[in-house]
Amino acid sequence: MFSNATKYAIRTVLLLASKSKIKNKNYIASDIASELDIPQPFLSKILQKLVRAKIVSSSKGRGGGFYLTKANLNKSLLDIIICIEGVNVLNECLLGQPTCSDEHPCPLHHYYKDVKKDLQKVISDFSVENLADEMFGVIG
Amino acid sequence: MFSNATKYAIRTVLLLASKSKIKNKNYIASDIASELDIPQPFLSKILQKLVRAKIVSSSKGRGGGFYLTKANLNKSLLDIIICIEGVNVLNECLLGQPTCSDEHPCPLHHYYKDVKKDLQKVISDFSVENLADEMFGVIG
DNA sequence: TTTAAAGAGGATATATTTATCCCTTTTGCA
DNA sequence: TGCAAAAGGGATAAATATATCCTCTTTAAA
Repeated sequence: MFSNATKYAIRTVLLLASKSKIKNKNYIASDIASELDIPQPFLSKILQKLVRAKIVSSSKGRGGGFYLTKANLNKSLLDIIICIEGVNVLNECLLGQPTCSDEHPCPLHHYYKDVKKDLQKVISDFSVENLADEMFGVIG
Repeated sequence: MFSNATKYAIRTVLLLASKSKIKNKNYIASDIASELDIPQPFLSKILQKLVRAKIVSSSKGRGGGFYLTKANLNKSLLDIIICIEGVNVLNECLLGQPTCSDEHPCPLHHYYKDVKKDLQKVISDFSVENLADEMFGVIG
């Protein structure tokens, strides 16, 4: 479904979000990597992309690390997906046909249509903060 | 979602299925490739896998090609997916966490759960023949 | 003001996926 | 019986994704 990079990115942002709920703590890349079991140098590349896209914030130098601002917490999963994948992979045709629509459907279009709508809703309606809250039982 | 190989495989099998509804015609690899716009040598490799898995039938030599028997028509999309991907990618955790269940859910588990069930239903309940029929308006 | 911790980022290595090439085997047909 | 059409399959190439390495810059603290 997603590339490893995107999975790592989502898990990383949600980790930072949940931690920011506890206390204002910077997380250094190596700690995130070991906590989420992600190769550290690869994670660093992903974090660089997330920082450039203003999905994650960072501070350099001793005592630095990664954290989320209020603005960062309002980002959606869709923002993360597009940042890493370049496109919204969840919006593509299941069979990879360039033109797949109600008018020119692929064989699975009819079945996948509603499923896709549900997925779209989750990844674009919920903010990183919503999801982090939920992980801590604030909502659900 | 799926690899190119799997997308190609599904489209190929459904093409063969729909053609087998018209007349008993062998399709040669190069014709399938140009009709579906798939690199021919790559498609040949995929067809080899499908033949070995008894999802597609073939006859060698002049006048040969690929076709579906009655038994082939009863295969499901799940059979094709597992043949090419090795596993059912639609059954995996969205975030790639090895243990993702109702007891130990990933942050998206709750939302993805029902979606996954719908997808599972489509790919395992419907046979290649069902889908081909539908493409030709026999059912829907 | 020196030092060590931390991110930034370019260059490189490895693995996997995708795609191609070439030769062999099979088989219908002239 | 020989030729050409077709799949089978091993070896290789190219592209992409994944992962690592090394150096630079920034910055807090000793």
